[in-house]
Parts: sequence; structure tokens; C-alpha cells
Amino acid sequence: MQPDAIDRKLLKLLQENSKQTNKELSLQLNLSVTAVYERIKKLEKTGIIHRYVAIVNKEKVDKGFVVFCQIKLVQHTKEYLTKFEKEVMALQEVMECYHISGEYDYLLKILVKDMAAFREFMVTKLTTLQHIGSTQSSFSINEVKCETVLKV
Amino acid sequence: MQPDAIDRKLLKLLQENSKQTNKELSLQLNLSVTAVYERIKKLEKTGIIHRYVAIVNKEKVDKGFVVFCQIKLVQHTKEYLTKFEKEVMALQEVMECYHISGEYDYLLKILVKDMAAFREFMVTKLTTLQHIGSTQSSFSINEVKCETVLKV
DNA sequence: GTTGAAACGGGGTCTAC
DNA sequence: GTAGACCCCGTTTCAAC
Repeated sequence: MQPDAIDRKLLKLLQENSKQTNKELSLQLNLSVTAVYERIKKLEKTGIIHRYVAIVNKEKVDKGFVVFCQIKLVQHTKEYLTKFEKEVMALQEVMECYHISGEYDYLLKILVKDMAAFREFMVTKLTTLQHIGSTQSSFSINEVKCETVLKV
Repeated sequence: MQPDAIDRKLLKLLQENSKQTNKELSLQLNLSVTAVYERIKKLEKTGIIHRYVAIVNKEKVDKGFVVFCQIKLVQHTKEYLTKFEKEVMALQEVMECYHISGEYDYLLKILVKDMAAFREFMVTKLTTLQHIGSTQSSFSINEVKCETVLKV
């Protein structure tokens, strides 16, 4: 399914605020409520809309310290990669993990309370993972942009 | 406001699926519907719940190619930093941008359709920004983990 | 915190255009 | 695509415990 211009605007609105009623959406889209309803259902059925979630303010729940950590493994066999990935999946501080091209193998986005919590995470969790060669961490000094809306 | 154990579980449920009814939530929390309602309102009022959004499947809207780009500016005056940040804010391909510690100044998460689209983005947008010294891009080979649920 | 009731309005479906 | 009517049920508020 290929979303048309109206679908794209609808996706923008729902990505910004999924609690809007179909009536509110219909006014912004110059459509009838029924048409809005059917378009949303179609976007859900095709999987373009994956799910609906609440976004939590990370500062207010003591997760305001953002660290990006690049990791190099000692070897690159499938066994090592798979094992590492499985272990990373289980770490709740790791919000994102990508196998990447370049000098390092993985890039992790880590959310913790502060530097002390990050130290604790490094010492007790990250560096205890098997097959890790080296790591290189960068701390977020300032979050310039953090967008959840995909412009489609 | 400090969320208690029930609030934390409620936050987990709402971060996973914000479309659940209060009745469904009440069953999982062993609470009355009214109590769930009041807890949610409190979490919203205190700003712990920031907003509710639809999550779009990026592959289905031609944004499945993920690139992390580290950028170094030629100078680090406030003027240069501010100008760069303002320009980055306007780029819709840039989903996230952090001012970071370390060798590079900024880390950007960029979503585009494919390598050709990234090339186009680099040539026509990123490298035309003023004051950029050098860049270093890593491409996502595999998304191991991409979590939106903050464990609180 | 709980239950129960009541008012309101949106979701979802259907009919007709 | 539109408008209107319909029922159901979730939200929201309230009273009483």
C-alpha cells in the first residue's frame, strides 16, 4: 500500500498526537469522520502504523543521562556476534543497539540517571559481556533534536 | 512526584500499548478502573507521561536505511554551534542530534530510503551546512534493538 | 484505596446518497 | 468519497464506603 498525500498528513498528525479524536482529525484533513476512520484502519492493517505508545519524559524518571557507546568485538564469527547481541538485548539500560559498518562493530544508545550510574553500568554489566575487545563512549552534552515523527 | 511500584508498572503498560482501556489496565494492575484513571491523570499532569503517539514502521515508509553520522566543526564558538544546531533542526532526515563529548562534536541519527538517498542527503544538505570540518558515517547493518519503553 | 451509578461522547457499523 | 442515525462501551465524574 502506498499512502497518498492525505495519508501522509494523517500519519504526521497521529505521530504527533495519537489521542486526537477522529472528528478533530477530520477537521484538519478536510475529510468526513468515516473517511478518517477507514484510512486509520487501513494504515493499521497494512502495518504502516505499528503501534500506539505513551512517551515518557526521561528526565522525570531519572534516565536523563545519554551515552553512545561504540563496541569492538575480539572476533567477528557469527557465534560471537549472536551471543553478544543476545546479551545486549537483556540490558535494560540499552535503548538501541545497531550492528554498524566502520571501525567499531556496534553502536549502543544507553540511558541512565547520571555518570555514576553509567560507571556502575559499565563495570557491572557492559564490560562483563564476553568477547568485547574495546569500547569508546561519548556522552551527550546537549540533546539538540530527538524526533519521533517520521516525515513520510 | 515519585512514582510507586504500581505507577511504574502502569508506565510500562502504557509505553507498550497506549490504546489499552482503563478496564484492561485495571485487571493487569489489580486495581479499580477509577484508581487507574486517577493514576494516569496524575502521570500526565506531572509530565511524566509526555504525550501519546503512533509509531510508524520505518521500512514501510521508505526510511529503513539508518545512518549514524559524527560531525566535527571547524571552530567551537557559541555562534558556530548555535548556527549548526539550528540548521540541523530543519533537516527532516535527521531524527536525532546530540552535542557529544569526544573527538567529534555531534552525533546524528539519519533515516533515509537507501544508500542513494543518503548520498543525495550528504551532497545536497549535510555537507552544505556551514562550519563543518569533517564527518564520519556508520551505516546500520542490522538493528539489534530499538526500544521505546523506559524501564522506570 | 474500593464499588456503583450516571452523563457524556467517541468508536464502530450501517444505510442512503 | 459524504451525512446521519444507531448502539455500545469507555471515559469521566460523583457519591458513598
